[in-house]
Formats: sequence, structure tokens, C-alpha cells
Amino acid sequence: MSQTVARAIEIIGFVSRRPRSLGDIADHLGVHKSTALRILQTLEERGFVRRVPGDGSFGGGYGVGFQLIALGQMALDQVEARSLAHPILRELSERHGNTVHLGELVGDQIVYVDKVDGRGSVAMGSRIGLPAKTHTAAVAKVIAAYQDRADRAAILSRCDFTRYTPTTITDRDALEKDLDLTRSRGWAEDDGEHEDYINCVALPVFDARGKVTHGVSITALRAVAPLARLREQIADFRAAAHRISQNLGWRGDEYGHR
Amino acid sequence: MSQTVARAIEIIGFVSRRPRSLGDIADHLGVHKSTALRILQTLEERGFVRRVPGDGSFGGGYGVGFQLIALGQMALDQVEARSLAHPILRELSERHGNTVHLGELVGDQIVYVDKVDGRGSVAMGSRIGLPAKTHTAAVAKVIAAYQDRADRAAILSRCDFTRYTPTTITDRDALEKDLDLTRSRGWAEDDGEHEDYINCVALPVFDARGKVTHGVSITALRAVAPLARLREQIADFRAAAHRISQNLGWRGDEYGHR
DNA sequence: ATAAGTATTGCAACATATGCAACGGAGTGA
DNA sequence: TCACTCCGTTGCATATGTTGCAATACTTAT
Repeated sequence: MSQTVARAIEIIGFVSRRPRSLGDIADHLGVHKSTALRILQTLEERGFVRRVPGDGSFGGGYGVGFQLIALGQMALDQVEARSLAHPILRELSERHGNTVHLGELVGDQIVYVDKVDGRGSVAMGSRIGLPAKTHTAAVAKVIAAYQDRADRAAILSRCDFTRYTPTTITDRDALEKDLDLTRSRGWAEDDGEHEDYINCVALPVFDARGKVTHGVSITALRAVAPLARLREQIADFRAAAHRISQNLGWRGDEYGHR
Repeated sequence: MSQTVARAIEIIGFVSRRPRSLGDIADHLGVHKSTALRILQTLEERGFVRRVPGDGSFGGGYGVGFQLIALGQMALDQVEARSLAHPILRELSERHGNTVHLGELVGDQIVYVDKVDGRGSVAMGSRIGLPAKTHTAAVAKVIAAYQDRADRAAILSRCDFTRYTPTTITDRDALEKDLDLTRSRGWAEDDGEHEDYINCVALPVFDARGKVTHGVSITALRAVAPLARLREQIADFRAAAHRISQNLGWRGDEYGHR
């Protein structure tokens, strides 16, 4: 469509892997040096590329500029996960008849940002905008499980470990173990830990950086679908979560590997 | 230099604040809609912008694309703080005759990544590549002070609070207070906390996102320059730290405000 | 000195981006 | 139902802006 812009973008991609010289760039594009130069000058002026000082061993050249860092942050803020995920949540809910939630990590708590009721919806404590209980909700556990040590600690620090049912996890050590298990098997479970008669599974959603800032949970009445039944459908749930990840710009696989 | 590329970049900047419609974009550039469209198509094809679904209240349009997130990460990795900071460290060292360090936050510890010896250099425990003592080194304290709660906690968790001198801070509460003070006054001090006869001040360095991942420290023999003397020179030290911040892409002021 | 690698400029030729006008669709209000 | 306005899209003639060439200047290595 726009040749020059396409070339400019190609340059940015080329240069992002490692800094390159003008000649390399021109060769890579198959254009004359002067052509590459004038594009580079424009990009440099606006901070999209920068001249990398050649410090001894590594001859300098052009590298990615700082403006891209700032824009990347903007892009992250602008991602409206809810609107990108909603159609998939609806589809999931309709296919299996379950209630589906989308949870988001906000600061050090997990907040419900979307919810699609299933058939025969039951009154549930969850509500869009409300924080999830960190030690019982599967969405919360799956998100916490995929954070690094410091962030996981911050999330757990807000945990009150109130006992709701016999299966509720009521101490930090047990929860840490459950999170480790969650991460290694790739999904979280809630075995009637908040309400006796309700259980859930939840899967991680990866964003463009590979970070888990969202999670999808599938909720069922134990009487309708026991945990074993939900486990059988994990592959399908995971595929849906993966599609949401892809909508968020994630280009790796459904287990978080690039 | 290259009009089309300049327009493309202008579009990205415009769209990064909030999603815009084709018409808005064309008006902003002062060009015809079709012109804007063709640039947008190219940008969209390569993931630099994306169509934002218009969910009810907010009419959609074009927003920043995911490719920018990925490139932003690349750019961060490619920043070689050391080479950008080194000339400034040299200058600082030569002007004041002090030994100057550059510290970097790596994981949850602070590592010395550069060092310029001053006149009459004294044997010091620091060495490029070695981690700094979190509870005594001014660089470490200034970097820790500017992290958020969770990251600060992670850094402090690796602290052993060994006493080296009478002024060494030996418990967590006192260190937290010292970090709060550091942050509010804008620099950190080491009042002979590791070696009786040596003191330091350290200033934060901000990267393109506004995060403090580096710090600059100025070291002096107490006999040569007591803390009071170093404090008099803070303005100059701060200016140098600010220049490093600017080299790293930071566009705010020297106190971290954008 | 010579050579090969950088980056940069002026200029003529033409490929490419441009503006125009017209079209189709979605939404709004009369 | 209509008219109206906003959205994005397409074909086409024009001329603007980009291209490649050749020459220049600088650094570094042989």
C-alpha cells in the first residue's frame, strides 16, 4: 500500500534484533544506501531508531529508539482486554452451558472484569468490578500462580485465608503449594473452596509480552459437572484462553512458551 | 526528509493517546482521508496500529498495535546503559576528583556495572559485576527507594543487615525509614555505613518509562570531603544523573516527574 | 599510501503517494 | 420510509515526493 512506510517498518524490525549499519540495512531492503539513509533520518528524528555508539568490540550502527519504549507502554495501557475477550467468553459459555469469568490483575488484586452467565445460572458472589478472593477463586489462583516471586508475594499479602468450606485453603504454605501445582499443570482448580456446591477451573491468558495479567474461569455446579468432568474439557478451555491471548498480541503457545 | 514516514510516525503518536477514527487522523495530518487510509493500512498490516472494536459508549477507530509492545521490550533489552552513561561518569569523576559508580537493578539485587576511579583512588570493595550491599551502599539504597512496594520488598528480602561500622543500619524498619527519606529528599547517603572513613551520595537514574533501574553514586573519603561537602554538590550530581536519564530516553524532570 | 568501510549531499528521472469524486454501509432522527 | 451524517473503501489522473546514481568526506585498517 505505502512502500516507504513498509520499508520504514521493515527497518525497525530488522534493527530491533541487533543494531545494524546503514549498508546492512540498505542491502537487507534491496535499495540504495541513500534511500535507506533518508528513511533512517526521519525515524531517528522522531526517536524510532537511534544511533548506537560503537564501543570497541561491537561496531555501532542504528538500533531501536526510545520512543518505541514509551509507545509500547501506551499500547499496553490501551489494550481493552474485555472487548477482545468477550466474544470468546460468550462462545465458550454457549457451547458448554457454564458461567464464564474474565479476571484481571489490577495492582495486587484480581478483579472480575467480565462475566457471561451460563444456562440455569445460579446466584454467585462474583460481580464485574469486584475483587476475587485470592485463596479460593480459580481465576485469582491461576493469575497469581503465573507471577514472579515478588508479585506473587504482593498478591498473597492481601489474603485473609477465611474458611468458607471444608476444602478452603487456609494457610499460606498450602496456597503456595497449590499455586506451584497450578503452574506446573497449566490450570487452576476451585474444588468447592468458596461454596460447597460450586467448582471451577481457570486458565491463564498471556499478553503481548508473555505476562499473565488475565485469566479465564469456567464455573459449574458440582451436581451438574464435577471437577472430573471439567478436567475432560480442559483442552477446549485452553484453546479458548489461547485465542484470547492471541487477540492480546501473544505469539507463543498456549502454555506461555515463545 | 521522508514525508510519508513522518506522517506515519505522526499517526502512531496521535493514535497512541487514544484511538481515533480515519477522519480525525486525516484532519490532524491535514491530508485527504484516502491518503491517511493507505498509510494506516500499511501500519495495520505490520501490527503497528490496530482497529479497536467500538464497544458501545466509545466509538472505535485505530489504536496502537501489539507489534509496538514487542518492539518496546526489544528496545529495553537493547539499551546498553553503561555505554550511554560512561562519558558522563568520567566527566563527573574528573570535575570533582571522586570515584563514581553506576549501579543497575538486576532481578532483586543491585549490581555495579561501571566504575570510574577518582584522583588518589582508595582500595574499595566495589567491583564491576559484583552486587552492592543493599543496606549500606548508597547506589543500592537509592534504587531500592524508588521501586514500588513489591519490588522494594523483594530487594530487602535479600538483605542480611550485617553490622560493619557504628552507623550501619541493622534492621529492616530503620532501613525502610531511610529509604522513605531517600525518596522524599531525592538522593541517598552512605554515612560511613560500610567503611568508617568513606561516605557516598547517590542519585536515581530514570529510564524511558520513568522507572529507576540505575543509580549513580559519588564516593569520597570522609577526610577529604565530609557528607556536608558532598551535599553542597548535589545539584551538580543531580544534573549529571539527569543527563544519563535523558540518554536513556527519559523525558521528564530530574525528580522523576513527567 | 592504498583500500575498504562508514555517512552524506545534489540532481535528474520516474515511480509512488496524493487528492478528488463516487460508492456502500451503519447509525440517527424526522 | 426517507434524508442525513458519519464511517471506511476503491479507481484514476496528476504531480509530488521518493528513488538511484555518482561524487564527496570521513574513519579505520592493511
